Amino acid sequence: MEIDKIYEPQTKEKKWYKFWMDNGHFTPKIDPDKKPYTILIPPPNVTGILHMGHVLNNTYQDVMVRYQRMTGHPTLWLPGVDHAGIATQNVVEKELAKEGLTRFDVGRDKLVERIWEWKEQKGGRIIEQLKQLGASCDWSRERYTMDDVLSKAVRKVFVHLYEKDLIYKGNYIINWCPRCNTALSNDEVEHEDETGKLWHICYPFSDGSDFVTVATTRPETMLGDVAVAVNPNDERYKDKIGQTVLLPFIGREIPIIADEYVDMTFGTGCVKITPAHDPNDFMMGQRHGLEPILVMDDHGVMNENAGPLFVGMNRFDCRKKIVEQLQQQRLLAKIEDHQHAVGHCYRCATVIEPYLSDQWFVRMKPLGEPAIDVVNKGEVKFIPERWTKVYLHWMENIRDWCISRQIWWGHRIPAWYCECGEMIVSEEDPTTCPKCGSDKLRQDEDVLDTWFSSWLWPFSTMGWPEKTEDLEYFLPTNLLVTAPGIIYLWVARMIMSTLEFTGKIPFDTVFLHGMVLDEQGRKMSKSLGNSPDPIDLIAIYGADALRFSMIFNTPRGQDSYFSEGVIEHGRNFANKIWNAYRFIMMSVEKIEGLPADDEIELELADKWILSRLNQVTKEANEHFEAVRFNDAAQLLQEFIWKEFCSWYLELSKDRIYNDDNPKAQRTAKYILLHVLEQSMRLLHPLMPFITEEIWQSLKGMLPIEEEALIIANYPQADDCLIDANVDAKMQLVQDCISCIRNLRKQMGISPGKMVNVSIKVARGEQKAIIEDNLGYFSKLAKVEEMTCGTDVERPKPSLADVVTDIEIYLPLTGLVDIDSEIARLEKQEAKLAQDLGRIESKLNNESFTSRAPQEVVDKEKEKYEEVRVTLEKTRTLLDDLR
RNA sequence: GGGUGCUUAGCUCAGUUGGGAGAGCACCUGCCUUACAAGCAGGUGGUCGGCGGUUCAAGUCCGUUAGCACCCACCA
Repeated sequence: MEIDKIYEPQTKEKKWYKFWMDNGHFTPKIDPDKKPYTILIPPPNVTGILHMGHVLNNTYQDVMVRYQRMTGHPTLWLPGVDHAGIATQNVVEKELAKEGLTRFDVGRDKLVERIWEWKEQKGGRIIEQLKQLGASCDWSRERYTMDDVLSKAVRKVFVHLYEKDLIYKGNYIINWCPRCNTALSNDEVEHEDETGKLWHICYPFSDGSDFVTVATTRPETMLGDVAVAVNPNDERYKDKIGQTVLLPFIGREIPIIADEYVDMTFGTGCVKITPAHDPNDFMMGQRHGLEPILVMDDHGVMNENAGPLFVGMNRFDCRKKIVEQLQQQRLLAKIEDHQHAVGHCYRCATVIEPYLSDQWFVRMKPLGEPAIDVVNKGEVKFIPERWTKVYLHWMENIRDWCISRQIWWGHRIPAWYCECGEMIVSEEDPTTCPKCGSDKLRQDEDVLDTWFSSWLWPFSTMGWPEKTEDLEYFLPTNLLVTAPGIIYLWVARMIMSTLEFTGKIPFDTVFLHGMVLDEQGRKMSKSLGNSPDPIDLIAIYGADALRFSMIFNTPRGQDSYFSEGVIEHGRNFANKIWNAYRFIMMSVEKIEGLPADDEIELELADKWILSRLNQVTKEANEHFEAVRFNDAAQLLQEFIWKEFCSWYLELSKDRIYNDDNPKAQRTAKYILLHVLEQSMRLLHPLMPFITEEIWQSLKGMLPIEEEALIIANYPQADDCLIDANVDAKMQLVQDCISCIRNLRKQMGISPGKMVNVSIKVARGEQKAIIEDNLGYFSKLAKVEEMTCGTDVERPKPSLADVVTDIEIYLPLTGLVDIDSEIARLEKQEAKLAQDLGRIESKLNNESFTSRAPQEVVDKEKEKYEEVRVTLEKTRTLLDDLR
């Protein structure tokens, strides 16, 4: 058989993905007797293309899904795509702009149509890319948040919450993005610390007698001021309360009011009140019955309320002009630098404007309580655990959720207005007004926040509100894998909605991973150009290499640094596996059949590799169960590369090449095939393609009935084969060999030269182990003759003549140099003896034993005993060595 | 202003209940040893951020301090 010398992933990966798809291996078979395992994909945006963050996120999910599938659970990885309201509309609006059009030119229906067209042609590219990564999602269940079923769920939920009075509509200050032209929820605003200015502005009293000074970071909003507030306890202004000042530029007479909210120590202790453009001012305005005045339109342009001087200017130009004008009129008392957090739109980074407008909200507090409970009770767990606190803190301070968006792409709010003024909220489109019977109904123009469909993901994807088999079987799901950035936006809300609408938790474990940064620790971004295209990487290195590297390189729950050097590691590992496979196939080709049961003769290396295989199997299972992916990756790499390839494979060669002993030959063949085959199973979740490729060509040579590795059983450890005694014996051999190699190197003996070695060991049993396995020394350390004993003479060191026989004196006690070990133990002995003496005298001291509490004395006695035992052990060991 | 996390070899990180400081990469040396030079073998390198405490014993527990990162927050 010809096997490539270098592993070529490209063709093989396509072949196996198709094989899995064609055989329906990604689709679980519902079996009521078995416990299902389910992961919901965090639906990528329909506009999205695969980036390194997705690679990490989806690799984690696929690893777990493949592991669980192999352990026998009917396993579902439910995929889908999010319609991403603002993001998608932005993309299509950009296309329109190229044609010189705006959305208003084409109109609502046409725009929505274009967005659907766009989706058909270009959307969901990321799905194809996930397939290249090896994602074993059940594509027959793929969902889109704008699917009919999901839309139905959205309406049902909306109406339900409305009827429970958990959805309300009203005029409040919300976060407004003047570029996207829509409201945003608090969680969609990203705050960034910036150095701004604090302008101190003089407002003269109406009678012209004097003035008060207010401080503001947004002077343009002064045009909408309706009052000036001071703290009622502030002595400076006590007598001013109730007086009025004249608002510059506008000439409006506004009162000085008293409100506890005002911080006397900040600025001048005087606050301008702009209820239409600041949330606090809005609340104060409500408390004092002040009418808000909007001075901007929805594009952030000053309106007629801003006065003739400023109308038509955008907010930032207006700010400049106001400051200029104030300076001219000598009303600007002071300008200070000021650090404050400025909100930006999470979609387009435009500075957010707090803005008074009519919006829909979800009352969150009542939904939050059960969601707090399930986390407190441990029914939903976070990994790493620390995120629990973050979640609970947010939930306990939860605020109402603004869900209406003034865009066109999304689920339109199921509310209609009749000309009679009646509002109808309904799952089905109403035809007539139930109050007046009119058919002149107008649906609310707004659409719902994208997250209003995402938060239903755990059950809307399974067909809710119908009572489907999926819903019954797969919910609650098990693992949610996502980044901490959307705990509030998504994770928390899914817990709330799923509890409210199904009475179940959505998932029992939330695994939160970090970000993928570049080598310099910067975020990957298009503008920096530091984000490699994963598809290119897959084309060059293969998906297995990419997957393994990402997992191997990423510490649990922390950010990781990616560079191409990282992925080379995975590529090299794949190649290593491939060559081990190549060696084994080439070696066993000529060897007929497998050994019969009574032919199997296991020697030390065989017993050892089986022991290690089972130990590793045990640990791999533990790592996957505990969601410790990188530990699993490290463990398996170490085992396959170091233990199996570097040690076992080398040691098997003598028997494999020796045709004179067919029994031993067949035994070695069997162990090689068996360990390789088991290793492929163990590694499959991490590197699915190469393992399937190798396993498929291997399985005919072993008694295996499973048809594909992807659905083969994950190995379970056989504890009987884990033998610490065997491990220790092998360890001794390995350490001796390393020692000899080290000394050879130090003495400059060429690698191929055979040498004679004398070894001094501490105990007779060690001598026996070495002498029983002289072949290993010959093979791996080029030892010709070995003299081994507890009393071997130290030969005269002769480095000069290294032509034929060299004797190496190798003082060993198990693993370490005897002399330095004795020195170390002597030091330890002295210290322990001293410690023991100190404790003893303390215990003999009457004033201590009589005065100290009994517990303390007992503790001291315990310690005495502990130190005494340690000292005894140390002395025994020392005697042994001397 | 609150909260969380991190600080161990040049880099990225392990280090489970306190008891002889580890891995990978990088670097140096020697090897094309018939699976693999994307490899093999050997090696250099650390006052475990600082200070203080508990303990016979601290990378590990406690306190404190510094630096970094992220999250939350309506002080104009």
